[in-house]
Amino acid sequence: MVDIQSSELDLLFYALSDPTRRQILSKLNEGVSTVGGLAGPFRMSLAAISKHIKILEKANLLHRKKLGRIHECSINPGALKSAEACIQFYTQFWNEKLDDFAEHLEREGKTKIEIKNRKRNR
Amino acid sequence: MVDIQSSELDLLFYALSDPTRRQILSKLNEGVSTVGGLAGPFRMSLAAISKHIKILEKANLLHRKKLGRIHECSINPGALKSAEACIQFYTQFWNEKLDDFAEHLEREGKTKIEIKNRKRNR
DNA sequence: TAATTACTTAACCATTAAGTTGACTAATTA
DNA sequence: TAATTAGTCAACTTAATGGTTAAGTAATTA
Repeated sequence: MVDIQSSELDLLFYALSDPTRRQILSKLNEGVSTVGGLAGPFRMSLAAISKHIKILEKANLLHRKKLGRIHECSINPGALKSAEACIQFYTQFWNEKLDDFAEHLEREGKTKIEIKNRKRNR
Repeated sequence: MVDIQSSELDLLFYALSDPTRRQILSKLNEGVSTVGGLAGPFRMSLAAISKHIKILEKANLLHRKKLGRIHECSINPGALKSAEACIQFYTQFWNEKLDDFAEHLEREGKTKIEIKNRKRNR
């Protein structure tokens, strides 16, 4: 089960709640980049991007490797697994509810229903 | 593909970034509840919980049904799908990278590797 | 009708966030 | 060595967050 209290999740979801930071992650999905490289497309200052990167780093979503004066940033998807698990905890429960409801209807002798657009990998 | 700029995601991830709000969602996973019922286990004021509920509602994670003076709250997992998709956009890309790397090693005639703890449902 | 219950809203406070600019450090290049 | 480059850090402003209490509203109960 997911630890609902985890402050790791606080940092994670908080980091993901900003569009600039999601854009940075998106860019890192295309490959590694430097701080300046990541700052490129944005109109805000380098210092601002530097702060965003630190937040992503703290959330364990980004890894930094110092090569001389250049900081090579890469995405670190490990932390995303926690977020995914947390979200799936809620959606999975909902899927179970739907299954229960379908079973209930069946027991009641009502029309058999088919629920679409939903994973059934229990 | 996921819209990285979406302000819907801002609201969603922001709503999920607070432990109190995640606890409320967790409780709603066990069934519907009133505002007062949700506030019960917390030491903070009802007004504070009321605010949290409004944030969850705005993020489309919670649905409210007014029955007289009672507000019946239920979890609305639809919005979670967006968050899940967004996260899977990143993790999936990472999985592809690993696959590419594995293929690269194979092409190079190196030892065949097996990557564990990872979904391979491409 | 009066009191209570279930909530929301408003006003407030302390803390944090996101951005700025300017000064700083350390690595590289001329 | 001097200048430039890559990035951080500190100080500051403005706005938003998360909590409080007190007052207000509408539904229910006595």
